[in-house]
Amino acid sequence: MNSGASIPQHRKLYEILRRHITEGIYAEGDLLPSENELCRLYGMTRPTVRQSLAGLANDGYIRKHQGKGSIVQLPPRDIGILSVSGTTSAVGNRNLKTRIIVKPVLIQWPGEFMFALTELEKESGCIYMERLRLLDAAPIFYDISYLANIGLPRITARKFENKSLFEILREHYKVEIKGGEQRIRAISPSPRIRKFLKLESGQPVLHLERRMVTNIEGLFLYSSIFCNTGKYSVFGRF
Amino acid sequence: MNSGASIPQHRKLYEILRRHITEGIYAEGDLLPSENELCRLYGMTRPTVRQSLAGLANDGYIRKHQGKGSIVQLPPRDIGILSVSGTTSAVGNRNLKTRIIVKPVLIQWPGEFMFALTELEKESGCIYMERLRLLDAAPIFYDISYLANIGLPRITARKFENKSLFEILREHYKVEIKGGEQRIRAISPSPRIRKFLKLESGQPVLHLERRMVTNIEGLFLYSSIFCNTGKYSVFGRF
DNA sequence: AATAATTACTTGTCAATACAAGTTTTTTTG
DNA sequence: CAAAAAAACTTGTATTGACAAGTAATTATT
Repeated sequence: MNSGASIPQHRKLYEILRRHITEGIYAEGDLLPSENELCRLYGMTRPTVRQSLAGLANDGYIRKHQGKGSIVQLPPRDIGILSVSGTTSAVGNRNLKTRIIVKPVLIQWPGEFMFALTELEKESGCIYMERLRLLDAAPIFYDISYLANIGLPRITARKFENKSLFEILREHYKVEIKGGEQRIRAISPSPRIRKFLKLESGQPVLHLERRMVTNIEGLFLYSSIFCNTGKYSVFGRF
Repeated sequence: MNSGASIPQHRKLYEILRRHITEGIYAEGDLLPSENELCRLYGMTRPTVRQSLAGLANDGYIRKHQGKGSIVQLPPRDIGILSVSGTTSAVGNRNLKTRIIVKPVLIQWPGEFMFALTELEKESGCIYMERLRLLDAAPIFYDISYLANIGLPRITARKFENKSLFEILREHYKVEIKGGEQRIRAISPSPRIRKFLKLESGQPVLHLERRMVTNIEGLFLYSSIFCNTGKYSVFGRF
């Protein structure tokens, strides 16, 4: 007796609460409604509600305390794993804008790719895109993404403006980033990158090459990111 | 009716299976016994068994496939935190040497410290040291470490040559690094750093400011690391 | 013999219930 | 009034039962 679609109830509640947290309806430190209250509110039983909350806790959106409740926690990894921290204050998602430089296109994988590829990936072809990400109208990231064309129908037709690639993948294809690896170095930017990031000559750039593992077997997400760390620094946990 | 201790059953099964995986009783790619078999084997009901498996899946020890089973996966779990990867091949610990520039001394915490300090830390004073780390005789890292003087007797008298600070803390004080956070940026090095890292003029440097959490309540480890990423890049997992 | 349909087995979802174990609030007691 | 005890919350653990959905092996069919 599913109401509408075949999305599990615990998943629906997870999405609802997650949205409420990220949109600020619950502030950091707030107590979520108790499990029994959520049962009444959304017409589920406690195991189902608990499954939703377990997911939220696992993804760092809440902390559970026995006898007390579920405390809201704002995960710092805003832009999936790669978040920015200003020198003075943290930056919300509001001021972050994305400009597409190269729309998603299906190409052949480049020779000499930065990571080793599986046969399946090579055969499937590569979804390629370039994006410039601005914080308060100042360009911060230049992001080149590579993605194997595995189980992602019509992705090149979607609108990416002001939506993170992660969000698109999560909402429409149920792809979750589980982890990954990265190489980091400080470089002198190429003229092209310097132009996009509006850098003065001699200003160094942070370069990240990352490979992200997803919940989908065989699907990885690669990006080469150039980052102006003049005003902001890249923040990460480990 | 707990048999012995107050450790939950699902936790016990988690530990058992986790040990079996890490000890190689199950190899990578193997199928774990089915949930119903585990129920019979360990005298639990399916929700309990599923809770154990959910934990293992969450921690990357297995992958679950509906209709198929739980497939064993060996997590990469590299706690190296800061490892170096050359452009061609990975580098072992053998060629890594450490030179002490400033021996461990007890000082006052600097004003305007890179991270917020607790009152306990401020009161306890700061153990300070500077080290240069060389890979194949080429200087790669310049590491400035800060450490609150909490439960670390006689640490300033110890020999640090060719031993990582982590090793000293682990062996003599049972301090384990549990995780942490870091800020990363690309900078133009100061003359002092440039001299130590033997950099050519104009060559950028990777700067990491990190705060590490330990198993000791209230004890954190801070470092400011300058890194020559000309030949090697910094490698990390997330 | 190759293909299609069936069956058996797997994990996924969900309900209803019970009690244990922490935390907070209220009430009782001195 | 203050402290202790009780009650009323909270989340944690565990059982039992049922059906859905995906996968693999078996059987029947052509």
